[in-house]
Amino acid sequence: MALEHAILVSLQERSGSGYELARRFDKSFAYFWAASHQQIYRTLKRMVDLGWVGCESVPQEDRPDKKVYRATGEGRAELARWIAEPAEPSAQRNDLAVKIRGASYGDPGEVVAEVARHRAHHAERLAVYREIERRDFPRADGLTGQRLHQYLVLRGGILMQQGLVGWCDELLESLRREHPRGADESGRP
Amino acid sequence: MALEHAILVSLQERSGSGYELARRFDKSFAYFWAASHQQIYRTLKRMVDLGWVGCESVPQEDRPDKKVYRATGEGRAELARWIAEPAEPSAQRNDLAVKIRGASYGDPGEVVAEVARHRAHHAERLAVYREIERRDFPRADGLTGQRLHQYLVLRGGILMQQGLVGWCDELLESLRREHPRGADESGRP
DNA sequence: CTATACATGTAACTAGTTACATGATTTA
DNA sequence: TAAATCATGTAACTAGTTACATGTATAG
Repeated sequence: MALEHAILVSLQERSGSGYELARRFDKSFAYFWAASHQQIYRTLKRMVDLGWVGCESVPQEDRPDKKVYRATGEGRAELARWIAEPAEPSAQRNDLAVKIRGASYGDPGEVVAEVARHRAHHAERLAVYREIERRDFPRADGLTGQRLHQYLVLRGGILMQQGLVGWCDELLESLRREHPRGADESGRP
Repeated sequence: MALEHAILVSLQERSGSGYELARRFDKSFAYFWAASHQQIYRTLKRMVDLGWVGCESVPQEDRPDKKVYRATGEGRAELARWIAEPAEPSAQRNDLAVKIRGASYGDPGEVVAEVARHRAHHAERLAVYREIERRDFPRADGLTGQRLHQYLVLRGGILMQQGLVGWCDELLESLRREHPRGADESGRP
């Protein structure tokens, strides 16, 4: 499992509360990972037990107290150990593939509509990621260290979304050729 | 969840035992899904309770009896319903991305070695999938029905592996430029 | 005599999702 | 006055992994 290690990476960059970590996840790991706040709170608790992070209560004016977590020496050692350890390439479970395989047993028009929805989703993701690339990394050549690593993960997100959009395009072309009336929403007679 | 529905697709194509389903999964859904036999047995049991599949014990000579499962009318209806229902694009959780983001906190040489391992894995998958494409689908133009759908899922696998190999290549180039000694195993002085 | 294929399962654990619960402050 | 943001959690459920358990037949 990598959630602990993703949290350790985030805490090495900057200490923070569970809530802050959940928001950072939405932004910075979101290309490849979504974690709910419940999961993060639970995992932080376990990590305290393991000695990987320390926790300090910070009283705030006007707001509920927050618990600030930071990585310990043990946590840093564990992260380094995990990074060096070989890991299985993660399997990409994909529901759309199951729907395609089963297309003969469903409504062809609905399948085309579903693929079109997924295409729109991936194209939108791709546009967002490309905008981040353009705005935050205009000169990628000179990058080093954490900035480079952030950029490289973003590149992974871009390449994956590109592949998915390309696949959806192939799917739409083939499925529409197979069932020309399927997703014709042009209104023509 | 799509495991039930993946099983329904497989059983529509051909009835079979839990064991056979597990093997078919390894072959035919493997581009996007891995399911262990334990998971399949457990899920089949639940599907019998739901009335989606029927089960018949077949005594065999020389071998343990097998239970042959087949999709019921209800199962076929459920599959059609699920195929038409919009689904969220599946998130692709990726441990390698976490390692890249955390590369500054680990051994750079180990990170490069890990990326190289993943590149080799994806390149091998890609070669296998391309060989299947060449051998089983030499003329993709005329395909229709289930053969077409099988081919389209294979195409998805190919595009994903291509994207991953491309990403690994970018990673290797950038990380090796950052740490030239990191993964030099050429033996040169 | 060892490994692989055939054939089915249980038990315990780990990970992830959904729903519920509370309560203050700021912005539209 | 409704929604969003800040802030933390519990409980129940669903899904997936790992380890264990049993037994036959065939191929090398």
